[in-house]
Amino acid sequence: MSDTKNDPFATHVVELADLAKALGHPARVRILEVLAQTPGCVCGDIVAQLPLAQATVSQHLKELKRVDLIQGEIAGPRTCYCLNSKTLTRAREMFTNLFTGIGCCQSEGEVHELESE
Amino acid sequence: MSDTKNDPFATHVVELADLAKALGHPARVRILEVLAQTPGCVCGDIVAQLPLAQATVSQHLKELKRVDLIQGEIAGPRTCYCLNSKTLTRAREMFTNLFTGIGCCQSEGEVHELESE
DNA sequence: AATATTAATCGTATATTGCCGATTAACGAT
DNA sequence: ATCGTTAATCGGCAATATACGATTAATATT
Repeated sequence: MSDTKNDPFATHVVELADLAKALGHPARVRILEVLAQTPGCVCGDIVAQLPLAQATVSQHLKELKRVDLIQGEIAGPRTCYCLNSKTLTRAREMFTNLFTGIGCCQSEGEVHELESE
Repeated sequence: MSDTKNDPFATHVVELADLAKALGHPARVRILEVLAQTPGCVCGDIVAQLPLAQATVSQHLKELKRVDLIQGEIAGPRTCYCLNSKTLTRAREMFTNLFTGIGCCQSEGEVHELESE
């Protein structure tokens, strides 16, 4: 997808990058928030809360579905969207691992201490 | 009361999406890992550890610099790259907020009841 | 000054993304 | 069966992203 050759990146790197890519658009981040807030997670409701056309929102939903961050259940003529907590947990773990794993670079082996939040 | 059709995305959403976009390529995730592991964080060292040409790596470094996840310090003819712990911490907070903020949906496969209108 | 080295940038080609209007498919209701 | 509604997909276009070789700018060494 990214380069034409065999991609020689580790699987966890590819997986994390793919998840990040899916989160790499304001509309898609917003969609996740909307799905978390809205009891009825119907596509039309999402469209109504985004400044984008229905076709565009549908594409963003497709991208979120691709990485399994959301699921779509057909309910009559509508589609009810739902967060996938399993993938969300997986994503959270991967991002946490990344951030805690890379610490800081000041001097070799030394981990930068983080200010308390 | 806001008209969501005409309003732009909230700043925190844009900021998070922008960080995610910067992490949305295996090469850039890998660069962060390399910078965390490699004591001397010189550009050439990074290039040596990636399956990409120097010009391409330079572009990825530029993207990471754009969102301030890394810093480049000119050291003679070389450039010493360094993780920016401040932005990393900020990013970790934002991702954590996203994941914990949206919690989870229902159990997998289960669909919300539709509200009649 | 001349040369070697490093890394950013240029130029370019290709692929992907983002956006929308229009269309289609699926479904409920009449 | 027809109509209206919903949402996915199609077609097309512009913008962005990715990749690389070639070039340039900066510096260190000789």
